[in-house]
Amino acid sequence: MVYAAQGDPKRSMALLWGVADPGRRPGPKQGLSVDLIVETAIAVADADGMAALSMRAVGERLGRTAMALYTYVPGKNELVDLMYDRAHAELPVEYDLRDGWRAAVTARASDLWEFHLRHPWTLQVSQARPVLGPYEYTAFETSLRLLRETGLPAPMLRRTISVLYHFVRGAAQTVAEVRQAAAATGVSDEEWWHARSAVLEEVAPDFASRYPTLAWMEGEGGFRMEDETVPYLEQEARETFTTGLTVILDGVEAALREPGPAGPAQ
Amino acid sequence: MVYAAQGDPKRSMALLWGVADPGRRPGPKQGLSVDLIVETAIAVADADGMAALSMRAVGERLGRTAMALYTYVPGKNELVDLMYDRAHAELPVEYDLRDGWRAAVTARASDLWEFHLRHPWTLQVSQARPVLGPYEYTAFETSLRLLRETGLPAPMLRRTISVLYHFVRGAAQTVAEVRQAAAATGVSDEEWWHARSAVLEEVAPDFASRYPTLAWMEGEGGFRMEDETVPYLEQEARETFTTGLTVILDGVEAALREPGPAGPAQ
DNA sequence: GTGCGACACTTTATGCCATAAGGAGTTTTC
DNA sequence: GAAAACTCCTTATGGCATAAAGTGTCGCAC
Repeated sequence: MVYAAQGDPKRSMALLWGVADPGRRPGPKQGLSVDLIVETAIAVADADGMAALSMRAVGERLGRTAMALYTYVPGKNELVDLMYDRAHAELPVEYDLRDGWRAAVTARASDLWEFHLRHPWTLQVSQARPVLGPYEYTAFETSLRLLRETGLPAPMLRRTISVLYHFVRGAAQTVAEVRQAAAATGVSDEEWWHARSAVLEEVAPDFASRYPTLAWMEGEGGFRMEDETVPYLEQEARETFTTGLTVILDGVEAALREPGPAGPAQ
Repeated sequence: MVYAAQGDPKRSMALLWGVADPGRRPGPKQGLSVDLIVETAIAVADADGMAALSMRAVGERLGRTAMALYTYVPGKNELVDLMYDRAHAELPVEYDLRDGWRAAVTARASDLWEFHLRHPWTLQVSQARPVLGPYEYTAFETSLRLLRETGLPAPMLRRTISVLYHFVRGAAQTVAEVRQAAAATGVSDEEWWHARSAVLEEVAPDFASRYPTLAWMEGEGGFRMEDETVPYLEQEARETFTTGLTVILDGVEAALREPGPAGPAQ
């Protein structure tokens, strides 16, 4: 988990919002730019994961040392903030609302899901101190605009969007972690499970009586693979995403019909 | 994020399931034990967060060097696995089902929520390669047993429980991160937001026209604090937890009533 | 046209981290 | 009594962010 930068807010925000530096006079020309560094850092994180994102790795791709980056960016945390905001620029802004809010929100959730899978490292940026950049705001504005069509009152709307975000991020994180684990260890999900389950039988021979519901589920095909080419947990996560979205939106519709304790109450 | 151990599965599983080592003969007496180390490590992580969990920190609390721990535990990843499983031992197993599955599942979700807030570091253990320890299995078995009372077919049950887990973890993570950020930086949420929002106004004077829905929400009191003593985001997360649970369980009831595409379909 | 100061970038150093390797000392078994 | 096995320590090694100081380049004031 990467926490937000805690340095000078003025400097951070100026970088995020692209507030131009006044022209500079003396000194050698700048060989790099903040934009270039941010793009390169995103490429590193996309390819090798957040754990592989180091100042050195980014500098190396640009033919510089790690320290050279500090001329452009106050520190690594600020760089991650910039990456996070910049990445959000690629999310769509326009959605078709003619088929109603439910279709639009579903499309939006899918776009967010794919966004997080394209940039799995975004799931490791802490949400506690938001980045407050222009593109992150745009992305949130767009989601909010679609969901506002439900007619839910503002406080309920705020909570509902959080529920959806938690869910999408959580489901995407499972897929991201499965891929990351396979890439980092070089052991496929199948191999890993095969090795573990053999040992599990040795070490817990009374498994079925000790965990009857789990055993029942296994028997019922609750854990059946449907597509052998995709890691089991990734498959499960994809199904969970589709089903979960339906369940949550059904719940939202229920709240709209009968505004009970979950309804427009403050 | 901490990924699962990738060492010898036999050794890891034996430690997790407490398979006894045959008695040892020569050599000095062991001054520590795996249990003691795991307990100490949990204490460190509870107090100072996952980032502060180092072999040195744990060793120091026990009056040893970092390397001394390697006699008991193959490495840090295995230690985290043991911590994760051990912590789950404190989750309740018995729930009252007389008021129906919904009340029981709600109680269970609250217990999981509090568990994660008591041990925020559990949210940073990757779910991709599950730990496969006895207590983690017990915890999952218990959740599954309660939700099975809905009568949902196994595949749908599996997805539903994932939806709930993602949601609870996501909501708890927000609170955990808010607290962690405040503790790590020494800056309260209020101070942080105050500093940032001032700069935001300078840097984005057209905020209201650029993000109309966000501005509307602010005007509607969507972001109003209800309790000034609790950080805003923590408050929001708590409300989101309550409301979100209602929404999701409403969605589950809807799926039970009319098993459509989200229903018992394979 | 010269020199100074600002700047980009590098080298080096500090202090973390996990953990590999080897060594010292203790205890049990033969 | 000696050898083997064991615990724990010291000492690397190579990684990380980043502080501090050094090198060389460039633009402007004089």
